[in-house]
Amino acid sequence: MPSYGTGRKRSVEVIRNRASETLHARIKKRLLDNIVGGTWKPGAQVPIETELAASFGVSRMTMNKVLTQLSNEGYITRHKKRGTFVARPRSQSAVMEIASIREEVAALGERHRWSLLERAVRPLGPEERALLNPMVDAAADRLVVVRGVHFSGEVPFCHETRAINPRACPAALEQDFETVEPGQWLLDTVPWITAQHTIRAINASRAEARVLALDDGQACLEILRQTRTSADWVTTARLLYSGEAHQLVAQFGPGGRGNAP
Amino acid sequence: MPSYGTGRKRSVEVIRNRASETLHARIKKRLLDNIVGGTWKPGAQVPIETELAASFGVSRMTMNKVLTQLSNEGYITRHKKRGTFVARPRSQSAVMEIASIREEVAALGERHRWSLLERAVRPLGPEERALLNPMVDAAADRLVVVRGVHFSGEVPFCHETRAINPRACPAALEQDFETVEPGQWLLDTVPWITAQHTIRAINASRAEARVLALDDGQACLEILRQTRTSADWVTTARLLYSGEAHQLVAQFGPGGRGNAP
DNA sequence: TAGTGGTCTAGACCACTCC
DNA sequence: GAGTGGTCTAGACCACTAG
Repeated sequence: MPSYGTGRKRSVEVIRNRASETLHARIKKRLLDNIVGGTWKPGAQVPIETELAASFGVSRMTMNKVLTQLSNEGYITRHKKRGTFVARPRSQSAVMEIASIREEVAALGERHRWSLLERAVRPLGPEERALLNPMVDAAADRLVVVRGVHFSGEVPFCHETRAINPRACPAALEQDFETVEPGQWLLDTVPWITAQHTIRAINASRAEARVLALDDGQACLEILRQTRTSADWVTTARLLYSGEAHQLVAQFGPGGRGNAP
Repeated sequence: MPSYGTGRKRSVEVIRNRASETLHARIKKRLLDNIVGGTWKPGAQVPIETELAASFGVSRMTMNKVLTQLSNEGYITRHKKRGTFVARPRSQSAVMEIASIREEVAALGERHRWSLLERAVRPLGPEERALLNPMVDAAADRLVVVRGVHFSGEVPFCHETRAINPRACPAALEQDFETVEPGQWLLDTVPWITAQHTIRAINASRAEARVLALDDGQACLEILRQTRTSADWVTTARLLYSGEAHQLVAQFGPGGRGNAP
């Protein structure tokens, strides 16, 4: 049990036990539980540095290290004099600009429209399972399945096929997705998700070409987005972007983290 | 001019002047100059923490903060007892697995082969300029232009078109690229580059389809990789991956930096 | 065993911004 | 004006590993 300097005696929180993990790592996990678990809602104020330090029985420098890390990773925002707040999750990432389809279309000056094709609670069919290739346990027979098309102005440009895990997001069972786009709705409803993207180029099938008003065999960008919280998978979506009109931009530095110098 | 605690008097380095930027930010820049500028070669040992701290006239904690940041960003690696070393640049990123084509093919158990189609020192033609859409100043009339095909076993799978800036990399003028793949060679020769990727799906033109042994109009993944050091652009490459065989994987967390929780 | 990085503390000053 | 985060210091102990 490490105890540095003139370590405090008063046991304020049981955080100094079980060694083999650094103090700030353990404290960070505790705070992350509050943030990701939803105990601290997005926008809520976090106790001030000195208070947190006291409550965990650590020095302010140590607490500052934890909070600085959380801030760098985007979980909280900090302002002098005002305090520390739980961040509002942003739509994916500045590194990979594909983000919310709504924002993407708005940036082009066009009006975005979502058109629902199907909304059901059922297991996946065999083709859908092949498309989504999800971490979905094969036994999952109650999924919220959503299909629809995104329009930019009057032009269809993205066909979406999505499965939502009702265990991770029960609210999806009561949402009809008639007018709300499932991607944005999920971002607002289930914060703190992590997404993995797989990107391919494929030729549009006849059915897909019809939906997107393309010629048969036109090249499309297929993005498979698998989304999870730290605990469970939330949703798997296949976004098929029409033709050469859409592109992805990603920037990377030397490290392996995606940070530019 | 900030001077905290019992600040030292002995002027060891002129680093404590010009305020309005934090101490460790200025020190970090100095070290980065050495690393990126090539004064400290990849693999070389960096002075130990206490030495650096003394030479800049700062406390060890402050120096540690700088070194920890550089380590997190991938510029250096640190080992207890052994010391701190300038990192060897890795092939792009663990976030975005496309990396060196050589490694990619090797991972599939196939033999990689590079076949040169053209190597010249000349300005870009109009089509090439359209393809590469580079930050290349239009006036650049002495570029190293390389075209070739990557094979996996006996199957061609990637057509590469590349321009290299001889100002940023004079060694390219003396390299014939007959047997060495330009991407890997550049990584080994010009360390500490940053790359921006743009990804699209396009239909292969007739000429491209012939090179890649595809049918006309087959969907291909086009990756435009623009690479630069902090000072200048180094190379622009267009990699055309054949068909549905290749895909990209990228993972993102909430923050906007590309870090998973 | 000793060198090196990793972590922690208590105390201090500074700068920003809301009141 | 005063609360809050941002930064810096000097000193200390610990853990890992090369020799």
